[in-house]
Amino acid sequence: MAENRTAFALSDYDLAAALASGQAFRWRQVGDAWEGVVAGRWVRLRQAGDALHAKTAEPQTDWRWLCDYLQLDVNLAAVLATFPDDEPMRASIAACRGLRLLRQEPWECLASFICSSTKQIVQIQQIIALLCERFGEPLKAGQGAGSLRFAFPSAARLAACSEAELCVCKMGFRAPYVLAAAKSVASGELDLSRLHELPTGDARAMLMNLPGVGRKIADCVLLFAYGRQDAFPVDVWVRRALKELYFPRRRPSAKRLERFAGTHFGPNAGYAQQYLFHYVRTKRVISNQSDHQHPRPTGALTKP
DNA sequence: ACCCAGGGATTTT
DNA sequence: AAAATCCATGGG
Repeated sequence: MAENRTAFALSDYDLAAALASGQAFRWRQVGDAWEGVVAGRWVRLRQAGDALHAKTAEPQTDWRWLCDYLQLDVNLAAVLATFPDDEPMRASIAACRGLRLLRQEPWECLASFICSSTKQIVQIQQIIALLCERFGEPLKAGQGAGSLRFAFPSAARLAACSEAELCVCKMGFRAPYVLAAAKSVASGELDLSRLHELPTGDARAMLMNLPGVGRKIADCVLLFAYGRQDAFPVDVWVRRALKELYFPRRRPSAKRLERFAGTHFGPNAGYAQQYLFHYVRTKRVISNQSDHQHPRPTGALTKP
């Protein structure tokens, strides 16, 4: 029977945290629900306790695309059990109960994170929305609003754009990077589906071949699209978290920090990273009324 | 090691 | 109101 609604049982799952923790950029909160586009389908999700209600624009016979995206079958307790048992991790777990990693489509994830460099999450969402409105295929049935009426644009479609056309989407200096990635994927030079079969290190090297893709963006794609839970993207926030939580009152060298990040967090390091990321970000927003723990001005180093 | 590449949200003055 | 800072960075 094809229905456009269904429900799933959740356990240890915080839908809002998963959708709004900077992994994916197309989700909008509408009342107590979340609307987005997954695998070319508009969908509205609503969590009510341990029930997840889903509604699509068109009837579905098979909901695997959604179960897979939300990683409903992952046993979170088993993942958390592999985290190091230290105070920062315990605090992160306590603050982010039910936080999950999603499993995104590789091309959307790659293009999105190329756009993410030195952008704040709100701005990344704006770029992606513009990109979808301008170049995405219109979805059937008019359930969505704004950019949610469109699919994420294919690599082939973006490969046919000029740099200037992409710049209209406020990408700035990232436009040539997105274009190069689109051309590489569209031409088959980079086969994203083949990365599934490669060891993490080899897959990372393939991604880092693209201009504009360094270690951090490659690791985001490996973690969020390919399920490589050992990939450990280190951005401004995670670096901050590592310094403040694990090296307070010290000044770890970049080398030291890198080694620590690569060895301390175990086989699901990437999952742990998401907990640290979400923990420090939500902590800042809530407690900015009396936060003079580290008033150290960042640009205060005097000339030699 | 530095410096630069959009630009808008957020914070500071 | 205006200015400065910041941002899921990478390249030269």
